Amino acid sequence: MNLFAEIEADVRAALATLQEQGKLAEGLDTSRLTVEPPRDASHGDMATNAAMVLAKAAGQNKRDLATLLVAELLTSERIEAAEIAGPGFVNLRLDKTLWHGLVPHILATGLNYGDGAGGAKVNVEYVSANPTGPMHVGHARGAVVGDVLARLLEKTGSDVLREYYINDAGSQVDVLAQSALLRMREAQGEAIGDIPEGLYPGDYLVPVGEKLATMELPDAPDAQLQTAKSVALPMMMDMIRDDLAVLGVKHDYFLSEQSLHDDGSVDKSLDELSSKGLIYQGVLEPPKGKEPPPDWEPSPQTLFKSSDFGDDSDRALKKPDGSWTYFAPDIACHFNKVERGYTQMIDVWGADHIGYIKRMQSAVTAITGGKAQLEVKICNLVKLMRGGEPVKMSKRSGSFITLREVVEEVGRDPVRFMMLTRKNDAPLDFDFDVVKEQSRDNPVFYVQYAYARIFSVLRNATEQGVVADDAALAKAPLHTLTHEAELNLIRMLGTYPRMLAAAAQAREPHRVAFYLMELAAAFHALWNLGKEEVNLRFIQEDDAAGTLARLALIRATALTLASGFDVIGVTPQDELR
RNA sequence: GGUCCCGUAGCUCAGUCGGAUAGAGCACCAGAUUCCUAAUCUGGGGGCCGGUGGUUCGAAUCCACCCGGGAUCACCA
Repeated sequence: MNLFAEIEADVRAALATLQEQGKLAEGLDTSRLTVEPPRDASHGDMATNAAMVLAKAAGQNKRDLATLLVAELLTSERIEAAEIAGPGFVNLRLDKTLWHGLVPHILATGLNYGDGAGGAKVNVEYVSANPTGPMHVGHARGAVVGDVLARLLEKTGSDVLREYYINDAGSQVDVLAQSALLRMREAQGEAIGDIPEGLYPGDYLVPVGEKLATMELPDAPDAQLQTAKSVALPMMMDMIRDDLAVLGVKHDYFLSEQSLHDDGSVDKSLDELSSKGLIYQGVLEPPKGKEPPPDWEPSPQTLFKSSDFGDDSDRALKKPDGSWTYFAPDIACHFNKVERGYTQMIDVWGADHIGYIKRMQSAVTAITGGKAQLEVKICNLVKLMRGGEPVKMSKRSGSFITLREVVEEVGRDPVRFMMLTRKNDAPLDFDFDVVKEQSRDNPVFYVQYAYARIFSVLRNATEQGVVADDAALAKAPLHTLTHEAELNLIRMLGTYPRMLAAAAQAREPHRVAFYLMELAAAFHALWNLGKEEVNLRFIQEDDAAGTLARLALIRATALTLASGFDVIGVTPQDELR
């Protein structure tokens, strides 16, 4: 139930009636019509811009049209008052029973409050980190943003597949295999000294080496490398899956790059583009904006005409020596998704891949003839802070901070929540000190506390002999909720479905976290009102009916919080210690 | 040089599809504990929404140009 959608329907119906009566021109474009909460609550419950949006095309005066609309809207039982304000807004005040009706609706739907339906199939690809080591903290943001985006889309009705593209074919995997073979010699008792430059130094390869040491290896170096790969890759992916599980992130589908080479998908993609005349042999310009590398020399290679689709230049599919570039299997990967029925694809990438967006979108548009589209969400850098200082990390030395370390130190839920406290494309400071604090400064705690506080009230009520189970709350006499602060909280609950729909459409999971903070603030404010005005406390000893109504309200608040927590993958706590 | 992102209060940031007097937290100042967890709340000061034009009934939001910050730019991952 989305009250805003319902009232918008009423407004549209009123406009239609005006048209039937010949008071309003037909065939108007109503796409810009909105019904939204006014910035200032004193303006009413909702406001519509209908008159302003339609007046010009209808050839009517804004205020005249607004007057007609007001008269028509007032015939509805649901609308208590309607008046013209400002430049031509129509401010609406809803019958209070409409707001009150929201509470039992939320009590009945629970975690499903705000669910949408009928969305499309969407493929969300995220993380897709190289299978060469554990997840580090930089991966955490993309993991959370992708996971919450997937949850948000599911919540609003889409059929979502969470995909992980395994880059198991590039030279980084050869390096992995070489590193593992070195660890194998170590496991066999050889003194290997420092790990040479260019190999992966991390301890996490020790178990891989130990496993290799127990095996019979072929003699040929190439064959040894293949064996090392086949052992190391699954172990790396298991480690990555475990790391992601620690964060509560799971994928439905893992697509191997190597498999795209093996089954001819890469060739097939190239053929597809070739048949559209978008492949040619050519020479690329030297890299701009910096000194060309000393070994730069122009040489012909296989190129894709991505500049036909808005990219800055054409892009290489094959290196001059004829081997594939990274771009080619990436195209195959997305073509593969399309062939599996996904015409809506969303990729979540790190900020270092910004320059890659256009060519990938160009390729998707080209290979599908525009039938499928790829959206790319960029996750900017995370800066770890401790004691007011940035935490140093060096991937080269292998001493980077792992995702697991961070989660083990501060907990899964705080990590998830903090990753959503900024727009995904803005840099984010992750401050260990703040995340572990129990105060207003810590948004995770603040929101959790609101939830726990509600349960504390409900426990207290029960102790005082109030029967506040679901059946009792469902029958609460909500008309006793008349105070502005109480109605404000209900209105806030009412915007939840609207917020979800907007966040999903904009692909902006952070809005859910911000909403939860606002809702928590509205609740804390009401709670504290009870200090100054004793008759606003939730539990009133001499007013059983009023108490029940307020408990119903805060129970609905808790359920809405829980629903939002569910979307961002955080577990609500009944009690904080 | 190209491309993308960013520029909003002293600091960190929200700002919904273009809506009314631009918001929150921190910091600062002044308050609220016999009472559902003061782990919280209330009030106050603080703004050229980077700049200039444009579109519009209306612009922090859209467009153009400029200024400042960041990322990225053969191949490589």
